[in-house]
Amino acid sequence: MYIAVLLPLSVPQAYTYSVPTYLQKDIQLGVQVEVQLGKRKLYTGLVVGIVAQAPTEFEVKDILAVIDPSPIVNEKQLKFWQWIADYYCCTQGEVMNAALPSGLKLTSETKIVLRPEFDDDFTDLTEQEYLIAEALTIQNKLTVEEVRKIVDKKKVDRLIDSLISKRVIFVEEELEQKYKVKTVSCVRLAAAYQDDNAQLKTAFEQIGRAIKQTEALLGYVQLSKQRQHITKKELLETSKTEAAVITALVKKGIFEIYPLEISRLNTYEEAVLSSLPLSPQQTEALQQLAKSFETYNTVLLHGITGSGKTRVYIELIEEAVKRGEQVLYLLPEIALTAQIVERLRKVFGDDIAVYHSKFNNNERVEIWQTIIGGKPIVVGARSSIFLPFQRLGLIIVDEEHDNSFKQIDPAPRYSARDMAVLLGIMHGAKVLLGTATPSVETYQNVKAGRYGLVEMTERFGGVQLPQIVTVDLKDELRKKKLKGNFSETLLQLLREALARGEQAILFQNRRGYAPTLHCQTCGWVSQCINCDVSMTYHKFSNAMRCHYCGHEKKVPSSCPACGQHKLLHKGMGTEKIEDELQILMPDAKIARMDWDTVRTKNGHAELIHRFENKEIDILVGTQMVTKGLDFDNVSLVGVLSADTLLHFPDFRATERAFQLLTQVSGRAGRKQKQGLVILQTYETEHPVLKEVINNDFQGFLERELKERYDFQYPPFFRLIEITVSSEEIEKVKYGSEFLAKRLKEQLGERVLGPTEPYVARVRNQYLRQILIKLERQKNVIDEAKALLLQAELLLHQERGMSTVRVNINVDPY
DNA sequence: AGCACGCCGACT
DNA sequence: GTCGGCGTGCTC
Repeated sequence: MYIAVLLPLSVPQAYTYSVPTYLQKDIQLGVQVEVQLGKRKLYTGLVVGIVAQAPTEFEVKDILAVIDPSPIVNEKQLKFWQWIADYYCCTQGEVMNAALPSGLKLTSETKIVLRPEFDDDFTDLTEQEYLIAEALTIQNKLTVEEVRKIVDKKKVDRLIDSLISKRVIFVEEELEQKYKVKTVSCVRLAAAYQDDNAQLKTAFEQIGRAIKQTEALLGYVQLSKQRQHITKKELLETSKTEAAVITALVKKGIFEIYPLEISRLNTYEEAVLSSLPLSPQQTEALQQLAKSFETYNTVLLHGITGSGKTRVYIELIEEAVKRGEQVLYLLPEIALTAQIVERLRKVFGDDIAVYHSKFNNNERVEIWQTIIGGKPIVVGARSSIFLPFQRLGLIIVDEEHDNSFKQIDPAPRYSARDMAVLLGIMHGAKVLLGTATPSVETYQNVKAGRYGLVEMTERFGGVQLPQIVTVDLKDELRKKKLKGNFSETLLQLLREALARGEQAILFQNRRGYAPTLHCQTCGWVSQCINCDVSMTYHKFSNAMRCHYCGHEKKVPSSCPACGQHKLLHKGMGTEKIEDELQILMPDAKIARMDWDTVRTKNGHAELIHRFENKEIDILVGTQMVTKGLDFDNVSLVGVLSADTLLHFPDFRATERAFQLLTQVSGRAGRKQKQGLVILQTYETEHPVLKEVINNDFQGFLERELKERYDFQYPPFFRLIEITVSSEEIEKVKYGSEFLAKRLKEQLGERVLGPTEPYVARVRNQYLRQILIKLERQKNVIDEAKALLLQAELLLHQERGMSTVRVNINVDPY
């Protein structure tokens, strides 16, 4: 029997292994097996096919073991992975890597061990060999990494080989069990006392006058009436004794301690609430959705901010669960949307599993298993599309427009929103894309008749949309009314809002204090040593930090170039806004929400709680404040500079600006009262600002679509972006030109570049980009992809080019 | 992705 | 001559 085994590597295909007879009964698609690859390395891979006959071109190895005879991946998933690999030009192994929680992808680690018969005779060892042998007498196993550290060398294979041949050490290869079952210590009566009360009585007699022990036993008897398993902790609490007492009882042979396997997943203990009644608009939307789903597999729910889309989702989820279907609810960056998860938990309690990158390996493995077990609802970030669903009936993609659904690095560079649509088709599940600001490509799919459309145009409870006003910074500057980055208008309104006991949100799309530090005398600018960008000044940590590679250095006190002390901060980030505002409004309670303040596990949730409890008056933040926040008491939203959003060097800049500004505006005035939004700008006449102010989505869309059409951009054309990178600039130049030339031979004008990207060097790698614009025809696209992969192959065969990296990004949204 | 092999320059 | 670094190609 021969099987195709998929390994979590970026090799182009699955490998063929043979199955010894005694393991054959356990083999089926999706089963995890242990195999050897190369000389010694062990991996766990997945059975993805049964091979009809023995291959002849290469030797075949036996699989070593079947990890678990029940599959951890189903056939639909394997098809899904294959499709993603083809579409995004990556290997199935790379998809597998993204799909499986790392606790399910095991690789072995080589360990070196001292031979037991080695008799401490160090005489014919070299100095380095001696160091290793000595280390092994102290620690009995060493990893290769540890060996490297001890001798401080990059390559230690020859050293290890030599030690093996001198019969000092041998190597050991073992699969590391990454996933560990969590257990708690439980207490029960030893076998001799378990059966009846008479036995229990002898137990008490045996204890005699030891009061503490009697109490412990009594506590046990009491607890055992309530539950099957009694943890040591519970027993200590109820009987108010110490661990030593229990240990004594174990020694007497009355108690025994045993481990009980438990789940790491939190159970929801609060009462499950029934949901609020539906508004007429929500009822109407549900009816329309049901109707639309009769015709379309995918439907866009375009509901303005505050229209109550979540309540509609809840209704749909309930219906699907009642039908016995599984539901996937996708959210962008789930860690930032704790509010929604909390709300869903209140309705569905433990029927929900939450899945995202903040969970550790063990937790993710357990969630994976609960989905196989049929858990009805999953709320998760983009990687949850890979969970082992059996009978998916509904997929909701909330905040459909959000670009964090697209994974950029590493491969697979997939869009979870687009793949959710595909997943829906594969399962025969309905897909709902919900948002207040639909992406241009999704709306075009509606217009082209591929998706259905349902709209919600009123806010829940009759609340009005906020009034949006621009403040002309040019004008304020001329009249000298500008205080730092604050216009007098905005300051005045902030004061008034706070005086009324209301809260405000300020949006500035840049973190840190100032994006550059430069010398007034010689023009020197703080540059990152690894990247072609200026380093951002962070006042809070008093350091310069590169936002591309994370490199940090101290803030120079004088100019490193000319020695003068006239260093100036240029530009503004959230820290500076917070700082300036605190000076302008000393009594206000101000907090900041950006990556630097929500880094810790619960940082975000804590900040939200403080804001909810009105411990904060003004929240200053980056894009984060535009996402899923829902506060009743916010009456004012301020955008410090709308201009930076509008002038991004990207064809999606205006779309993103429209979405961000509309979303952040939506945070204002959600109950009783109309909110107010202030947009500070130097360009009051910019069409996008007008469209945001007038809530004119259709106007924005028409203008944007025309531009996209004229300049051959999505959704009318498909893009493939190729990034060539290397530490050596000559190789990058040669490589990118080689690829572009080959592509142009076949695709002509559709190939643009190579060009230097906006940041031309990141993490010491020089970058060049090639862009391919393709008509939306399957054969054209497939041909281009095949050509591209061919060209990449040819490039890597060229002398010196094998180390040049080529990243392919299909649909680089 | 890891690992071995072999080429090549540097140093004994 | 030998050691160590690095590019190249293979892994069922």
